[in-house]
Amino acid sequence: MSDEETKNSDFIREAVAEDLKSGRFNYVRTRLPPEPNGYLHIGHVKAWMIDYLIAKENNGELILRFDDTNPAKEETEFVEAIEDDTRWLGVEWAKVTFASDYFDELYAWAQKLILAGKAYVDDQTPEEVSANRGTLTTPGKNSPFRDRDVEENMDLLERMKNGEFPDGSRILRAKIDMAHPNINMRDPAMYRIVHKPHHRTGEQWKIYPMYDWSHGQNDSMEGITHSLCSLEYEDHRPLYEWFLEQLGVFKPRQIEFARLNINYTVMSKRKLRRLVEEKLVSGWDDPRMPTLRAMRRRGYTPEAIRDFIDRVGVAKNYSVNDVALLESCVREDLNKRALRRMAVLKPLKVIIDNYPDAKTEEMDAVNNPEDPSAGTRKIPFSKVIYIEQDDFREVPPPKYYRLFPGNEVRLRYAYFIKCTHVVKDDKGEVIEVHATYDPATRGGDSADGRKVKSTIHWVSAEHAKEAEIRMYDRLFTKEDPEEGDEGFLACLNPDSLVISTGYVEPALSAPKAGDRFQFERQGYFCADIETSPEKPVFNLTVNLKDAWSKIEKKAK
RNA sequence: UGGGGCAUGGUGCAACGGCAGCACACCAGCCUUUGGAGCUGUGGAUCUUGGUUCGAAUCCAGGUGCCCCAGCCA
Repeated sequence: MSDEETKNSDFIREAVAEDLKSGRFNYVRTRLPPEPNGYLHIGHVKAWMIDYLIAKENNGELILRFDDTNPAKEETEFVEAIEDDTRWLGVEWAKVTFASDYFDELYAWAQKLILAGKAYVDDQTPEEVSANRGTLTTPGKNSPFRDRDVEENMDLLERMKNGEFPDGSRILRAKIDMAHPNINMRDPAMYRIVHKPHHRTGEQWKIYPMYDWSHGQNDSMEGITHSLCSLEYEDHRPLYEWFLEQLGVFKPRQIEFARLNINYTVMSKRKLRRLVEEKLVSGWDDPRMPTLRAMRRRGYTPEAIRDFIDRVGVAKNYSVNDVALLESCVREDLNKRALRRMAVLKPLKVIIDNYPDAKTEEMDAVNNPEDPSAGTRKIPFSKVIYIEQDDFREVPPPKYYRLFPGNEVRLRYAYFIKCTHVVKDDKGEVIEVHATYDPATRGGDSADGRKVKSTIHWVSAEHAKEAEIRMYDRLFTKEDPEEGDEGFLACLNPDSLVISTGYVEPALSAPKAGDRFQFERQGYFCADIETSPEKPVFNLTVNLKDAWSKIEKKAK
């Protein structure tokens, strides 16, 4: 683990340290509790890193325990994907377990509670249970079945388990207090009847435990010391502790923290699923999604994501983080490691009139100015090149010092060129820029010490390769897509994906999927999984900071 | 009108009775063969009212605001 990730403390780390000091625990074991019903997203990573690093910092271990208590929603395919994403992040676990591994033991614990008079089978309908729960401000009413004797409860539970009753006809409930001010304590359900095959236990069980009945007990069985979860479980903690106390078993400590939110995106599984199902994105790995699979495909590195999580901190405050911080983390990481390449995304043809027609030169270019060990490469140069449309203006606005008629600029690693005139089409659009070059500036340095104010990138038309460029932007136009009553789909960004065809230098002609580059002056790009030798496909990971666009915006 | 939790620059996180700091963002400048990177600098915050104290972001009391809870979801 890197030092940067451990130097900061927070209230959870302090609590863990106290527990060790006081002797409440003499080791640390945490757990990741994903429900295998969806893909991991960046929100999960916060929990993942907290649990992983706290265990690691204390020479403890992390258990990856799938919370598979609801056969109606869970599938094996997600187990695989979650393990894969977790591994990609660099989070290591001591072992993988499943809540379903403990179904037998948990059942025995339930019987123990019945025997102790602390649980009962309730025959009320779901509607009755709900109606008798009371409201936030009024107490609930005891179920008419609440005082059944132990033998009957034992018998009924057994028969529930054996599948003798239909779904919804009965539940096992903890016997606590129907008037409790904390609604979670009003005789919460422990088991419900579900006649559905389970991805691991098959047809064996007809009853499945609720989260509250399963989670804490599993924590205890596994010897978890710190059960770290999000704020919404805060008012479940009394119940978590109640079960453990009644059972008289090992008692882990639950600590809650605020979950991760990021602006301009949504994080709930339900909403992400809708984006996928309504085909608003291409899938769970659409590079615009906040899922790990998508971010991977887009070119994010695990290091950048972990750095982001580290900088976001851990607290109990409800907070929304700025996506700009995430982007900053990726840039910082990629700046150090991405090879520089030249690619023209919106091509404009430039003809260098005084350059020999058939000549080709090989120019030396450095691969990464931040890393000399990355070496250099050769780039072919010839009479006809493409430059970026944005790098030419027939009429330059103030402070614009790229190419315009009469102006001289440097072609990176090549020559100074000066624009002489343009050729337009019928509609008056500039389709060709003509220029002359200065042979004395080969490599990009002038012999006479004259300066140019701008350096632009280019590719040789004859040597360039066509590539598909997928430019991504935030998925939503509003900082908080859920705000307002129109729903999050109302503020989808219509320009979140813009596909174009550009030209790339030869060194970019056959990338492997996942290869990351900086396209100079533009951004970081990653070869997509759909890339092919015939047509390379690149995803924009994140753009470079763009000082010119700010100047331009201010001028308006 | 119940219970639980949270309030510090634009955003996020620190400061644990003793000069309110860091990162991102923002702004200005330097530098630059990427208008990138890097470097330097500026501005800007303790929800409110009282109390305790030599001294309060921190402790106490009241108020206000926001979030979560009435699934046989997790």
